[in-house]
Amino acid sequence: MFEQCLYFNTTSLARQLEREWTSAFKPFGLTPSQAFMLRVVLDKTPLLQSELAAEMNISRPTATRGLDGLERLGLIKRVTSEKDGREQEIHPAKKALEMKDAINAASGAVTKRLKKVLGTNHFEEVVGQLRGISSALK
Amino acid sequence: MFEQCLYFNTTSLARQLEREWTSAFKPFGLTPSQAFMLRVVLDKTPLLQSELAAEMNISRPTATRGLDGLERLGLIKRVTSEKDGREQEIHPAKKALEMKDAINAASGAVTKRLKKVLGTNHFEEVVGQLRGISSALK
DNA sequence: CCCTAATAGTTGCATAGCTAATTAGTTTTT
DNA sequence: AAAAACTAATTAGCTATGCAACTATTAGGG
Repeated sequence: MFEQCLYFNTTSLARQLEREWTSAFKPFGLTPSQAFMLRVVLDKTPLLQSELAAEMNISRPTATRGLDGLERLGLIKRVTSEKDGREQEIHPAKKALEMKDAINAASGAVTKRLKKVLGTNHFEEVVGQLRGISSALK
Repeated sequence: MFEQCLYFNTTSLARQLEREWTSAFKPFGLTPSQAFMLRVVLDKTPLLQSELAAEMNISRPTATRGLDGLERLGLIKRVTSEKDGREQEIHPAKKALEMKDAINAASGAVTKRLKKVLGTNHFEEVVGQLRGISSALK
C-alpha cells in the first residue's frame, strides 16, 4: 500500500541492497558498513574522524563506533593529532593495506553484476537521481 | 568517493528521509517505522503478522518487535486465530482508530512537500525506478 | 492414530544508526 | 592569564533490523 511512497521504497531497497553487500564482504569478515568505512580510511589516509563522518554521511557517534569495531579487528589505528589534541588521526594497519585490492575488487564485482542486471544506463541514471534528491533536501 | 555506488547513495538517502519522517510523526509519539506499521494495520485490519511482514518487506522477527511496541503503546491487540492456533490476528485498538485520519494526513503532507521540492514528475519517476530495482533483484 | 514435516511466531544475539549529554582540549575574550 | 565559548570525540540510551535457533501448533503419511 506504499507503492508511491519515497520513504518506504527507499528504505526497503536499502535493506535489500544491504543483503547483497553483506554476502560480498562476508569473505573478509566485514559487514558492509565496516567495509565501506575501511575503504574510506584506505583511500584518504590519514584522515580525521570528523572527515570520515562527513565523507560517509553519518553522525560522529556512528563513526566512533564503527572505528571501534575496525580497531578491535586490528585494521586501523587511532593516533592523537600533534597539532590539535582533540583530533584523532585514523591510519590503516598493515593487515588492512594488504586487503585493499581484494576489497575494492569485491566491491567492483557487485557493482558490475548490478549494472548487468539493471542495465548500465539505468543504474547510473538512478544513482544520479538519488544524489539529486539527497542534495535537494539538504 | 562513493558517488557512483547504488548501495551507498540508497542507504544515505534512506537516513536522510528517516529524519524527515521522524519529525512528521513525532507529534503522534511514533517513529516512522511504528507509524507505517500502524497504517498497515489500520488499512488491512484484521491481518496476520506474516501478512504484515510481507506487506512491509521486513522479516518476521522485526514485525514481532514492532508490534510489541505498538501493543505497549495500547495501539493494537493480538488475538490468536480460531482457525489456526499458530496465527495471531492483529487488530487496531480504539485509540489507533481515532488517530487514523490524522496520521494519514500527516503522511500526505510530507509527501506533498517532497513532491513540491523535487517536482511531482521527478518524484514519481524515481519512486517507480526504486521499485523496478527492487523487483529486478528479487 | 502416532510420528514426522512444515509453519507462525518468538527469543537470543548482534550490528548500525540516531540524539543528547559528557569529557577533554583549544581559542577567544576580557 | 583566567573565564567563557567552542570543538572533537566519546559515552549513554534508544530504535530498527537481521539471522539463527527455539516453541507451539497444525498437517500428512505410514
